[in-house]
Amino acid sequence: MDDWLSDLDMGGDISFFSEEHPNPTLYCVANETHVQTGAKRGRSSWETPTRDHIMSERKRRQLMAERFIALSAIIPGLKKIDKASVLSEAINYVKQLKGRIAVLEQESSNKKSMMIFTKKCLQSHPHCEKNSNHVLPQLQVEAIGLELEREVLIRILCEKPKGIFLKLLTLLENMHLSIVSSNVLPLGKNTLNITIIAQMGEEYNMTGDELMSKLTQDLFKLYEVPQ
Amino acid sequence: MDDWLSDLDMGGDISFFSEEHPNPTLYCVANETHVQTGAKRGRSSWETPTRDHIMSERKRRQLMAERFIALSAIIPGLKKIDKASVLSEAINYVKQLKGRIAVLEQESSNKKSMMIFTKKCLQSHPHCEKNSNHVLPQLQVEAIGLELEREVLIRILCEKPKGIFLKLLTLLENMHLSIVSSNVLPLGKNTLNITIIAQMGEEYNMTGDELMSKLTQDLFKLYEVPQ
DNA sequence: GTACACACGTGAGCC
DNA sequence: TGGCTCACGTGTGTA
Repeated sequence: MDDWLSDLDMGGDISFFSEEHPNPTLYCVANETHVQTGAKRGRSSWETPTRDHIMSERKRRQLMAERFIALSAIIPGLKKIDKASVLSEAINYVKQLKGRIAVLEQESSNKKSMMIFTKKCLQSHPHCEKNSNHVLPQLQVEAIGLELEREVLIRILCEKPKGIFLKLLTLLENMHLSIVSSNVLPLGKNTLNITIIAQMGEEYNMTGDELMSKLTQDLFKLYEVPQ
Repeated sequence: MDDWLSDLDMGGDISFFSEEHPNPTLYCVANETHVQTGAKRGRSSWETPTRDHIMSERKRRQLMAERFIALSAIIPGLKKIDKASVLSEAINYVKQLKGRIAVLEQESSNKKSMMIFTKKCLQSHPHCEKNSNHVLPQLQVEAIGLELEREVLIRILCEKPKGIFLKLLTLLENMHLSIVSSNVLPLGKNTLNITIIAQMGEEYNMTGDELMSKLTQDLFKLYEVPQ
């Protein structure tokens, strides 16, 4: 078959109306066609409109050929390189990529909905957890409260979301928890460890469940995870 | 411009050599071309080889046109529908899809490489084991490691012992963990929340179990609690 | 020899 | 009107 990929750069492709004709074969072919048509019409086909037409059509073909080459270049595992195959492979490849994206997005979505939070109430339960390897949750909230001092330790391990710290503080404010001290440490590239110690208002009593419920409810909204 | 998308199904496209000619215009055009060429050659171009050639070429064009339509069908937001644009948009779209996949795979990879070892060990007061539900443990150690970044988050909640922070840092040093950042927050009067992020030395590999084992072993000695 | 893929020039349709 | 795209038949090279 013709190697249309390399034909692009052949001199004959553009030398039809140039001064020299580096590719005699192609020149002759083109010239023959021209003469034939000219004879039929009884006038020279070298007139400007026809020449422009030929030139623009040639340009259009060249452009398409370039695009074909570019398209075939980004399709991996291309075996047959004829244009029809390139098109068909491109179609398959696009479908394949779409499918892969769908899978990945599904995975990502699953992961988000799989995120569980560690719900620790005001009193921690003293027993050893022997959990071995597992995936880091997107959001992990833990609250430990001291009833006597009415202080709460809140530890949050989460993916870096925009403005979570401010939202967290606002949230605590609304829960009548005043910040005693706080700390934010980055873990890796995408994770934040937030530690907050807050004082519960004297007039507002809250159980650990209530606190955790409110806290997690609003925080998980940031990740659009249904409760 | 010609609507090459709808040209596909036009009768003239395939009726050239059929018995009827449902599209007179196209038929005439084709016939004229044929006669012209035939005259030049001085013989009928209806001979079998030429006809087959024409037919196969026509088939090839039709196939390509179908592929073009199929390709343009799976490219969203296609504005210009000329072939060159379809090709160029297809190229862009493929690149775009590839980019999206790269992002998603990176995310997924991050998540997977974030396989962590979460170890939690709680040691409660020996004298409070019966109603331990309501009492803060004497020592709570938690380590969360990011395998990819070789970073470890260590969270310790403990009664204020003398010099635990220094001992902790020394211990980590001996485990070839270099401190990236740390924070100590007091909770109530008697409790400390220590947060440490440390980097694991490249040459020292440690499993989560090993880390927790060493960490807790030494820390619990501070409280003289038998392992 | 023959089957196929290509580039070409060309006429025509459409803004 | 001119500039654009398209399908067509054709000659040619290659497997």
